[in-house]
Amino acid sequence: MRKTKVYAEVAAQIQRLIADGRLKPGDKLPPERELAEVFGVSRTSVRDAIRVLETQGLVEPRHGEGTVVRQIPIDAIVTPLADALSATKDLTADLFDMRKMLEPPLARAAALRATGEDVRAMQEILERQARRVANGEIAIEEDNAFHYRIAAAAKNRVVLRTVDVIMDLLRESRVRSLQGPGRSEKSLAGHRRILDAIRRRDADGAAEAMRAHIEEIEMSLFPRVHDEAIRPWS
Amino acid sequence: MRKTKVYAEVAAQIQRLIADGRLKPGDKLPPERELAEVFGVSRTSVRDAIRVLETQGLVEPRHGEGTVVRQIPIDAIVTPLADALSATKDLTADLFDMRKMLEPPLARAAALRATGEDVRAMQEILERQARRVANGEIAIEEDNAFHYRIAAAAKNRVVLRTVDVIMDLLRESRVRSLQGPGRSEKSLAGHRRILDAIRRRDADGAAEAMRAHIEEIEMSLFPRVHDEAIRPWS
DNA sequence: GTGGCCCAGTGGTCCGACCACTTGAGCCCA
DNA sequence: TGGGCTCAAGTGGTCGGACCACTGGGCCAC
Repeated sequence: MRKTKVYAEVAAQIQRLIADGRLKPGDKLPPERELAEVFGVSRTSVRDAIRVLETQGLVEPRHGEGTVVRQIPIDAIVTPLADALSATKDLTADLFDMRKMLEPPLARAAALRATGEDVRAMQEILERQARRVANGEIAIEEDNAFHYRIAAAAKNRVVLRTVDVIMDLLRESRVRSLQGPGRSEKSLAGHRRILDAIRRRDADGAAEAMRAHIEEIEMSLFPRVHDEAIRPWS
Repeated sequence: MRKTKVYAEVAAQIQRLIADGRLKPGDKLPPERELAEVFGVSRTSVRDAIRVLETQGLVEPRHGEGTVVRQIPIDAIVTPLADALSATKDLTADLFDMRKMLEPPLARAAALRATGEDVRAMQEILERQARRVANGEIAIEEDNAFHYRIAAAAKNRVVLRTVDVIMDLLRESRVRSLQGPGRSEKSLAGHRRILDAIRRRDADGAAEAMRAHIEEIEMSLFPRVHDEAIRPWS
């Protein structure tokens, strides 16, 4: 039975103060030296605790000012997630499947919730993609931006961030899926079908177009998948 | 333009060693005192760097042994995500929607992939749930265990962990959904329909039973939702 | 051959010192 | 009186040393 480390306990207590709403975004923590007194530990342990909270994205130490409670912790947490998962090379299939679970319903939600500005932005992304594809480029940034914009149009913050992380983690496979004759053109065509459905507010059509688009990617990446018929998201 | 902190640079370099495969899961980092020499910094800065990496889940310091590169980073990373999300109080609806995106396809996958042992385990959970419901309890643990077992039967590690986090974050609302006359009985009935479909290997039936089950929960939590007709996951 | 003790090496914690940065107050000059 | 500059106080960042708690291996005694 392992004893809880001092710094872990201090970090947990500060985290509770944040979770309880007693420390709000923008609030300044007491100085390290004062926290050391309050908790009855050394400044080293307080620093360790702050490093934990900083890495979690809950606080931001500012040199000369103090340590501030962070405004929006989701972004800062998901970055370490991406870093850690990129150190693990064998999760591509799992991540791809998760993408298949999330993106069709996201397209459906986007069809229902997208603003005019969302639709215009998507259109501009596809025009940019078309120009670059015509120049023989794979236009991965536009591919990324289009999927991200759909997720944003669905107006679900947690899923948006999750999809963002997954897309980044799958970057290598996504680049691969766009390489080869006609693949970028197919991607652009798939994107256009999705945008058309969203523009028409056709939720089912958008979900189906997204599902087909992702399946097309899958066939280029994992050519034997359809033979096996064990992919239940289809 | 802010200078990079020493500990951040040290953490980044160690992280690169892990991402490059030069440090593998199970490998031991050099001792803190040696790392301090190698990097030409103080041991304090090395400790700070290790705290960052530890919080990211990339390494695990073991007192008396050394600091080991972690085997499977998913768990350690998803935990900080849960912590950060629990510090943010207004994401219940988003998380619930994400649950609705993930769980029907998970039930579908479970219908195709569940082993005999999975099915037996689900059956035992439901029997336990039935006994407790008959005693007037809400049986939240069995509710949790059943959903978890379905996610596990789908054989996708990333999604399993993600669902685990989401269910924990939604614990309060899930307790609420089981409180009140007949709600635990309805939950049990819903679970039985899902298990029946899984047992028959009926993927569509399992997904539909799960969707209906979650919708029932939704109606008990957010009674006006169906009036609004803006929930696109249905 | 087994168990216990000791030692070396590790991380964990404490302490003090000093450095780099930020902010606010006070003073001086126009 | 207002603006600019300087200095001091307070903050986080880094360093170094000391000591404590834990782990594992080796050696010795029974």
